[in-house]
Amino acid sequence: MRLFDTMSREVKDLKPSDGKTFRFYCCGPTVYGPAHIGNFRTFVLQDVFRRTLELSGMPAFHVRNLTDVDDKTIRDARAAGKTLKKFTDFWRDRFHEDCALLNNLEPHLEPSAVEHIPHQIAMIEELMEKGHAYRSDDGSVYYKVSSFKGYGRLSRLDQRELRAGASGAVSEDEYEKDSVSDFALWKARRAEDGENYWSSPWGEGRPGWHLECSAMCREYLGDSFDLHSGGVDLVFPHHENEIAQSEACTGHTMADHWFHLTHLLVDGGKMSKSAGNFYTLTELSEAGFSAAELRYVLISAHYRQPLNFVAKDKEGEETFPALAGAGQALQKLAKFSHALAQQGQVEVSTGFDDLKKVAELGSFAPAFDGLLDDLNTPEALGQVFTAMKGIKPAELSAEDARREFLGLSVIMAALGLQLPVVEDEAEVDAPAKIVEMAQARWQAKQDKDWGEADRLRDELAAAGWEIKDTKEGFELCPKS
RNA sequence: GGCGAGGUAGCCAAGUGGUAAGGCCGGGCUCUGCAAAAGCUCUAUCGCGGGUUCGAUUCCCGCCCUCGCCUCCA
Repeated sequence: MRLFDTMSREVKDLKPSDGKTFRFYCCGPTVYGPAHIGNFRTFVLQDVFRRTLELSGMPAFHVRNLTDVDDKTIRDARAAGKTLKKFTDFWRDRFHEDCALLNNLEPHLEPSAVEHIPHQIAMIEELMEKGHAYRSDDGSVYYKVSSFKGYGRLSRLDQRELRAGASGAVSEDEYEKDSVSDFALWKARRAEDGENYWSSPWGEGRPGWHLECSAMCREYLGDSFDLHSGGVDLVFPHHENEIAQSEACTGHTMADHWFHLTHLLVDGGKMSKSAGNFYTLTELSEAGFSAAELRYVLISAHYRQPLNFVAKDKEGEETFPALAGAGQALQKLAKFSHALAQQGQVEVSTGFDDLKKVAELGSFAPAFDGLLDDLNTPEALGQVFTAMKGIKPAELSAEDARREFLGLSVIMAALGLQLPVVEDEAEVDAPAKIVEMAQARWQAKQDKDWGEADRLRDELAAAGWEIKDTKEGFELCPKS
């Protein structure tokens, strides 16, 4: 598999450094509220990445952290009158639920920052010993950026001119630092932290944000691992700082590959609560859309391309045309897959691990190739539909149908798309009363009593059932 | 201001130095009492202006516009 690397700015081949398992780390969520669809663009594409890797035959080890201690978690937990743990556990569970709905595989390991404070303290001590960190008067510890010669390689800092405070978020502990670019490894306890502090050789306080990832990466992936990932916004300063911390400690290259995901735009702009375009999975669900539909939309653009999520239609109504369209596309895929399964007499659906063994992708090989080439999900989707145009399920031999079914199944598994269930006509279990009405309508139709037939059809529609006539009879479907 | 990513049909979005995948929407056709479903099918010269080239949407230059980052936002 090939993937763009932020550090070298090249598409590079991915190879596990230990020759066996591809080990990678993804910066996870800060659990202080519901994750929004922009967050999920990142997590979904990281998931597609992992799925593709594994389906291509490369075992993977996926670590994704939880940030459960920082300014926001502490602030909001206190505002909610809850302990930090209770507060972050709640939002962690909620995050897990959303991930499950979106069909994300669980990471192999999900370490939390709070559970690794000793590791972080040990790392700070090591950095101080090596002259990369210093304690300020208030008991905080800062990383001395000027002590690390490689600082800024990832974000090309040498080519940039930083505007101090351009983000409007200059911290108040500015004056404690030797240099504006130095960042906190340990933050001395303050009144607004409440009970959320830990003791350390430098006094009570809590770890800085960047440190948790360095400490957990080292603990679970070692001094050097294969790939590190996150949203583009993390390139600077988060990942830059992680590199400084980790490499100053270990003397090794932290990660061989940096995988960053471009942000989602909503109706052409950044998502924000004030703009009213801040959507969560729950909100979309309440509007009648499924997580699978959202997932389809999220993978419909290349991960290095901005993706514009259309929520409002031309009239400015919040109708989510993109999701509605995704629903149609998924239906199309589902029906096609179902037709192949029937033609191939495939009994049970195939699980992810079984699909890893599928070697022959048939007509769907080009789609998988798209994924292998820099995770080109839109190309893959395009190739899927193109392949579908060339296949008439009913004309295939059972063997061919089975092969194409497995090929399509592998692509769907790589994309993580769960197709809606296609009902067999015979299996629809409508209430007796509904069936009766439908039969009455069919009789009226046979009698060419169009008025009565249409009346009954309207009645059925009002009851939530749709009639589809075929040559021999009719089908009843629950109205979607 | 610095750095970065982009501008491809009504919308979303691939791709390519030789006249542009796919999805949604919309139109047409088949089927049909009508409709739905299904099947078939139609719909772009790639922001603007130069340049290089036999030929550019694809390379180069300039311009316009959008978006992102610039110290704890995926």
